[in-house]
Amino acid sequence: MARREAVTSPRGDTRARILESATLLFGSRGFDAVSLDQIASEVGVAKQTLLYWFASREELLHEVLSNAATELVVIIDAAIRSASDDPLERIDAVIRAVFRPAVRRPALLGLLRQISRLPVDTADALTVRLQPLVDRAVMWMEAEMKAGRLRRGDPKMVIALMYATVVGVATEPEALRSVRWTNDLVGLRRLRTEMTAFIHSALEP
Amino acid sequence: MARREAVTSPRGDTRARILESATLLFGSRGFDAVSLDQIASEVGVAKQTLLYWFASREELLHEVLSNAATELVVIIDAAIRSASDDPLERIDAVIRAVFRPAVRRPALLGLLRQISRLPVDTADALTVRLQPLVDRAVMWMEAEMKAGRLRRGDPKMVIALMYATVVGVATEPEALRSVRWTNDLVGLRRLRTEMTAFIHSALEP
DNA sequence: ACAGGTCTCTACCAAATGGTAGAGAAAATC
DNA sequence: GATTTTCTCTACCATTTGGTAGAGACCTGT
Repeated sequence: MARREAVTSPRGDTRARILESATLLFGSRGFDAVSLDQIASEVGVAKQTLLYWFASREELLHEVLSNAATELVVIIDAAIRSASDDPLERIDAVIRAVFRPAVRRPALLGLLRQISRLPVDTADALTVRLQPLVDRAVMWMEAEMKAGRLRRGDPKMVIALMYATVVGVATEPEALRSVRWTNDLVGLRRLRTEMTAFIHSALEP
Repeated sequence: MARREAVTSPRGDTRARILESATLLFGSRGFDAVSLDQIASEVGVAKQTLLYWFASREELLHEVLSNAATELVVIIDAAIRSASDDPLERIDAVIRAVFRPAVRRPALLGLLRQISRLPVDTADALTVRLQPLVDRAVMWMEAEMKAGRLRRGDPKMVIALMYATVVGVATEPEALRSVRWTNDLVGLRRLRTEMTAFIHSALEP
């Protein structure tokens, strides 16, 4: 019963739907907290359908991470290219670009924050893809520091600190509740404004 | 066999040992990733011994969080009291106080970063205990801003941003590896130095 | 010596987990 | 129209999970 009822999809996108749901669940609840059954029921499909599209849970995870990496790289790349040459403005652009999807799909950055808890080879799916971006950012920041357009310091550490600030604040709405923050339009704007000011101030020469 | 062999403990500290192991495992690998069996084997005791000391897995978790909250409050309170009146110095003291155990026992802050994924009532074990600390910090920062000793801004958001920066950087050694950071004495000193400079710069009037 | 509490164990259990085997419907190919 | 390929399903399975039942060792006070 209820077989093939109202297949919302015109077929062919099952794999994509599985990936999307898995990304959301893995990113928000954590890898170990999400079972194949949960993903399957969320997609509205049998567990075995997942295992048809992905050989194992681990492969599904791998694919999710790989997809997330691509998405992030695209977002950040576009932001860098579209920004002006002024270093602070460029940083602003990247932060805003990362922040926008982060708030609408917190799971995306949520995935990032779990690499420490993954088997090394699986985590590589993410790190290897993001590494070039990090390297470029470090070199760029080093040059800007030398030119006196940014506060001098260890560019690597500064990049890491900015990462921690943005990702931390974007993925921990619970912690923000402690300071009476609310996840609405007003709250978001205020958070973005303050975050930008904070990092500006931290980086100004 | 192997019964009662070399009980390292003089008896009576079983509960404490369970709590310590559970804190470490929950904080580093995540709640859902750690089973009672794993904790038991780590402590060197049968699973049922855990269930003698703690009625259920959930109660164990609750106790772990409650203990962690106490520890954090003590650490931070002491740091605040022992620091001078200069706001930047006081902030430095707190950061350093939080950072020291965070590096030696990353699990402690690791627990904090999981509240979003907990049933609300369980998470409260932590948030309720830390809330007064947060409130005091916000009020204090507001006063210092008004007095012009710190850069003006929304004190609540600034507190949240500092939290995200410190906790993020302290709990994500994996992410730091992307910038060739190494978890040794030299690396730690460099990280602390840069973190302090970053936050100083972000908060200076 | 013994009775009662404290503490840890072995032996189970029902439910949930990731995964296998293979049947059957639908569309594409011949 | 027949056959093959693509896709999703039902029916299982072994393992692991949190938890129960209850026995037995140890200490304590009398």
